Amino acid sequence: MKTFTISQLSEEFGITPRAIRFYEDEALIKPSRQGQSRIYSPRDRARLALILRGKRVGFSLIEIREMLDLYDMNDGQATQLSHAIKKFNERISSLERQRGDIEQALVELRQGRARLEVILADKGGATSN
Amino acid sequence: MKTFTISQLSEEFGITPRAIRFYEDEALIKPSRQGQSRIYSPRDRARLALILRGKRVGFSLIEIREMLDLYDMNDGQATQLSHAIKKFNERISSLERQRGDIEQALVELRQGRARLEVILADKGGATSN
DNA sequence: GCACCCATTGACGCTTACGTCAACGGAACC
DNA sequence: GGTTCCGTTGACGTAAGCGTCAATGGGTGC
Repeated sequence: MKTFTISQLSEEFGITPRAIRFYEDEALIKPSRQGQSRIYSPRDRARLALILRGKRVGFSLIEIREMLDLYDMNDGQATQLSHAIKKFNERISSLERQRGDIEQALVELRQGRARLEVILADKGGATSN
Repeated sequence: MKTFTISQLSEEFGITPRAIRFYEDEALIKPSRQGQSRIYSPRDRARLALILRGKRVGFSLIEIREMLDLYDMNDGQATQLSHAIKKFNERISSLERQRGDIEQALVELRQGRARLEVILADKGGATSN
């Protein structure tokens, strides 16, 4: 099975090894070891990708860890499961709200841009150059 | 013209006065004074709303300040203007990418939820209770 | 057997975005 | 005129997310 070193992953994802180790300290990934060195499975790599996207959408590392734990839940008590489902629902509506914010921000940024373009065009004279 | 105190705005937006003063330290708002006390105009209030949404979509205060400065640009050299437009374009594409990330994250969260729901249903027995 | 490279484990440092006192200043109430 | 309330300015504290040494430990080439 294909594996990766820490520097391979750090290069692939454009982050530092320090960051990857930090995620491990925070219990977001648990690569196996070959002596001292960490070796990452494709699954670890996929988790890393999830972590980074989680960050890009604004989740904290703690929140990401909780979500990863939820993904890992393959069984458990019914109460645990429905609690996990509730968590998923919370994250989902949070993201939907955030998407709304982003769309609103996009509207305003485009307006701002348009306004400047008008000013610039006026400055450029009557020609639509 | 209607004005607001710092505690009115902090309550309305659900943030602390400390935060609002901090935004002023960072030059994001410049309310006028009445003696010592700050008084906020409707325009200041609108800026505050922009700041908070900027934060929710993940911009840093510095980035938000720059964008507010761009909004305030009502004239200037053509080179300045086109530079500002470039900045707007950068923010816009950054947000569009982020929206893509969010939609992808939503897909995965819904899948995760669906999986747990299946497990839960199995555990619940054959009835669709 | 030494140099070189990659990796590891502390440990401390740094930035962002405030929280949390502390000490003080009017304004108002009674 | 003392208390209460809202506001102000420092100043220090704090959590998150790493950056940046420093010291150490294998492998590999030659």
